[in-house]
Amino acid sequence: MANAPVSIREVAAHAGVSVGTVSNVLNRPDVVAEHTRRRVQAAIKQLGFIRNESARQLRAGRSRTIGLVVMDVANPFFTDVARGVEDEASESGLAVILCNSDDQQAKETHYLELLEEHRVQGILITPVTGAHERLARLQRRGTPVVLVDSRSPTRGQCSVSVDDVLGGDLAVTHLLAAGHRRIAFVGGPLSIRQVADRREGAIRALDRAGISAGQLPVIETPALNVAAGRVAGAAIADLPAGQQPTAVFCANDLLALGVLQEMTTRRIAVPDSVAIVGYDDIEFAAAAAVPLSSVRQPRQQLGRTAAQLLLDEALGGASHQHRQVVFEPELVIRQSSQASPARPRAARAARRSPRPVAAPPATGCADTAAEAAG
Amino acid sequence: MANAPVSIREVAAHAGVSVGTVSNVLNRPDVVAEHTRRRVQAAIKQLGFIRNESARQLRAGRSRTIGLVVMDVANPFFTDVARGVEDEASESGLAVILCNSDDQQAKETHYLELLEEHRVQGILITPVTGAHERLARLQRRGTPVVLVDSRSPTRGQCSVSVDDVLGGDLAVTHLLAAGHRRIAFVGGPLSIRQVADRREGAIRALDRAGISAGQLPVIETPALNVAAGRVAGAAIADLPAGQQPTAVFCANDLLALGVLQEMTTRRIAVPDSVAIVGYDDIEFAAAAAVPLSSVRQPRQQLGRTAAQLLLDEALGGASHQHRQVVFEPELVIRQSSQASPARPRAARAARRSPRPVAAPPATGCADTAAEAAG
DNA sequence: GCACATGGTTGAATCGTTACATAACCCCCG
DNA sequence: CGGGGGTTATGTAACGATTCAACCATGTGC
Repeated sequence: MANAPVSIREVAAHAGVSVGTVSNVLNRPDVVAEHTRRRVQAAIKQLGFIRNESARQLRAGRSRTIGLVVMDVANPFFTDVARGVEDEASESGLAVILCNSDDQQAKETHYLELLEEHRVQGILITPVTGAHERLARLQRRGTPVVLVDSRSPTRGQCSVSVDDVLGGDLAVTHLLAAGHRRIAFVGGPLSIRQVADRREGAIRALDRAGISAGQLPVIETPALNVAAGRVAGAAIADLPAGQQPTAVFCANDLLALGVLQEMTTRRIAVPDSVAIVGYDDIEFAAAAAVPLSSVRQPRQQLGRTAAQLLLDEALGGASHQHRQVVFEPELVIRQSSQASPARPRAARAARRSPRPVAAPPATGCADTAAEAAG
Repeated sequence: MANAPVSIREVAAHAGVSVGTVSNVLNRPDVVAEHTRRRVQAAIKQLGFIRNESARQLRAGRSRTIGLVVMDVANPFFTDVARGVEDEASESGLAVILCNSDDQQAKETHYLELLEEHRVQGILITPVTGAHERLARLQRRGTPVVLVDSRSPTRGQCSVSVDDVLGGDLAVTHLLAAGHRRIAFVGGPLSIRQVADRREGAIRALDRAGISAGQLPVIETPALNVAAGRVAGAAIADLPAGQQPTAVFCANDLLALGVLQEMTTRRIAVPDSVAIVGYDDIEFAAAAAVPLSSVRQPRQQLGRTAAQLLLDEALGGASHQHRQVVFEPELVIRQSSQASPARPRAARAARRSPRPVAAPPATGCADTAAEAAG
């Protein structure tokens, strides 16, 4: 039976002091005398008083929350980013409001309005295409915005991203080195900047190898999830024999897992008939039917850094300098793109060395393991 | 250069009306005359007025948000639950504050306080052990609480759960039917109710088969993630030959994937040397090195239903009836527990039928696919 | 004995919005 | 012409916490 919540006023009455004093006990305990403080604290406990955040926020002008808008929480990549954000925010006593844009303008706009109405300290966002103008306005109106996994086109905004062009380059350079010449790209919608960049990197790698860009067939997917990957895999498998690629580079691991699943179902050998390289190196990439080569991004780090920049901007105030942080991706080579493995499932102790980046052991990546221990 | 946000007052002045009228335009547009409304709307647009949620909340006494406290967002099971919650909340114009308890009392308590201070409409929570008394108090103080993936011990609270004992029973019954007699259980901490229940279901199944409960060796893990699974897998592999189980039932899929990974690394054949059954049937179970048999839970449905119950309680008010919804889990059989597969990677078109529940095709589950299309 | 600092406490004003009682106005009926 | 009835618009009092100038004792120094 919800009894009315008790306010600071009643606490004051009960402790025989003024509301100002109660407020001081709450916010500046050091300025109130020992015995008064104790009396007030007793009253607080006895009445079960709970501060009203709305009232504090109204007074303060800003809420103690930050917004996080991602394309899809169901994607483990964003989950890890979210973890990083939440840990960081929590340390500053802030709550995180989580929003899924599903890469839809309408949903994104809806959530941005909601967050602005909430007067959040700031917004972390992986924007959909063409959102920049809107975000710039938001920022001008006073809500700090930090781009996550996306590079700010201007100097007037913080952003944390990973060099996706380099990532695509790494992946395809690796495939070329393994002798592949017909490489397909799976990803979409191409309107998503990350997807376009990764494809561009792939083309750059081909270019350098003297292969024309037209030589990169693109299977555009409607989304970046496993189901779309399966469909793409089927499309590849159904190509006439002459046009079949010998390697596939996927814009993310979910797609790669879908492609792999479809290949497995159709008994098309991976990597012997077709090699696969994914992107993100989510934890499940290493555990896949055929352990997946992938381009690793510092996911949790991405989230933490973004949150830090946001907090610096929101709390630090005038001294804040906008920064565009760009991380470098790292290629992790596993079985799905191994040139000609002796045995399909053998664990490989040593590796030939002339690879762009040394592949860590298949036991998974350090950051994930550390976090998992908690 | 953050210019001060504009208030309803300035809008009123600019449009030459009173604040009350502006408020009416915002909340009850039908009571204000056509041309006045237009004038006000023009002023709103021109000044870039954004409602202040804090002020509304203060007035209303409650915020337009709900809290979601899960054990770990990095676990795809909770991710899918969160998706369901968010979709449902969003339809009612509510925002979701996401919190990770990491199965730690301290963190849970911290977040519960934060949510209560925020005067959220209600809290959805997968509680850590022994939180019931605290949650009951919270509820008595006026914040509706709905338990997610956990059964309420009392009638005075809504809850949405899945019958974990039945799930454990299904898994082990299946393994027994496949001829396994030495079955190990991997999971922990055992203080987590879900883990304990699944183990209890396993024991029930053994019991029915006339096998004593002591016959279920338990490898207790410190957490429910892939890393812990790998450690458990190593522990199993290191057992003296005579004590090695022929099948392992894991308390969730992350553990199962870890165990599987370790077995693969050590070239222990799955399912031939050791069969594995997981729990949750996350999307990645089907894509694993050896497609994972698992006990499926209606993840997204769980979230949606919980959110619906919460909204009914929070908005419906007096007419609300507390309900304890219990879903039934469903066993999905894949290769990791197949008795003696003809070839390790073959896709099986038809299946022998006397299984508790018919396994759906390996193409994945419907709800996930549907959502993925968006 | 006076000015003045020190430490503690008070009370009112304030944040932006909503609800509600009241007023202004027009139209039509008696 | 006076007075209901309807439609619109107004002004103000909350909501609960924070802030800040003012105030009150005490004590200290000269």
